[in-house]
Amino acid sequence: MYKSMMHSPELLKGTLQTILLKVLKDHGRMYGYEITLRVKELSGERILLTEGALYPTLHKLEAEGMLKTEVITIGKRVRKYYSLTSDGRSLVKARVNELIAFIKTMGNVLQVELN
Amino acid sequence: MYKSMMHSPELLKGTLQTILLKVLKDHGRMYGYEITLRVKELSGERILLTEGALYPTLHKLEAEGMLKTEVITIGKRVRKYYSLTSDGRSLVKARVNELIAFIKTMGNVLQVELN
DNA sequence: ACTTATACATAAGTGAATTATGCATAAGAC
DNA sequence: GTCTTATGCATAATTCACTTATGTATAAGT
Repeated sequence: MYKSMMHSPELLKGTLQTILLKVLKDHGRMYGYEITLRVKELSGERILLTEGALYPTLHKLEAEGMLKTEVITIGKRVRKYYSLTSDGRSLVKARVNELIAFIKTMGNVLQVELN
Repeated sequence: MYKSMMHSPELLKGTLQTILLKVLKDHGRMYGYEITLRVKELSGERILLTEGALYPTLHKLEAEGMLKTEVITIGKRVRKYYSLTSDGRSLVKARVNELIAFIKTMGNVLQVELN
């Protein structure tokens, strides 16, 4: 999932779908490579998505009806744009809330302040 | 790792060592079953550790010199108490800081407030 | 010309977890 | 007094999201 990172790869497990969905919600229609660049930027170079995790996850979300695609040809190059479906928009909210709840629970268990 | 939980099991991946180490730091000498109860309480029943994840992880941390053990017999029952070594105390700090950094990065990527 | 960036895709392997199983004593319910 | 639940440890088999590796191809920079 992560080529290299400041963060332990284990910690990031389970967050990929949430990241993809939320970034697509915030930035609208995007293609895979563009998503990796955006996440890299937003994370301060700390999260570098690998294609091996990215593309299968996008395909899976599409197969589940959470994302829809549109293929664009630029010269001879192909780009596959992804955007949220209405089911996808519901899923983003659920996933983000779930992650926030998880983080709060971790704060309680570890007795740390998170701000 | 988790028998059942409010939180998606995927999210919890990679947090088990951090949880065990921090709970041992905060509460001192504890045995396995006691740790599951404490974590259950601290998490508001949201994190229910399974033995299948708990014991192998404790054994691994002990093998790495992060924990030391003491076996106590109560009647005919055996308890194995774990406590941090000095290496273990260093590790807790590193792990907790790592998790806090990770959470902050997630906050940036997902554009959410965490408090 | 050579290297890096852009852009997609999939197969093989890893490793931390889940699930299942096993053993055994103590306490509580009824 | 037996049956269920709680206490307490341990390990083997399996799962699955990821990493790593590989493949293909065009465009841009040096």
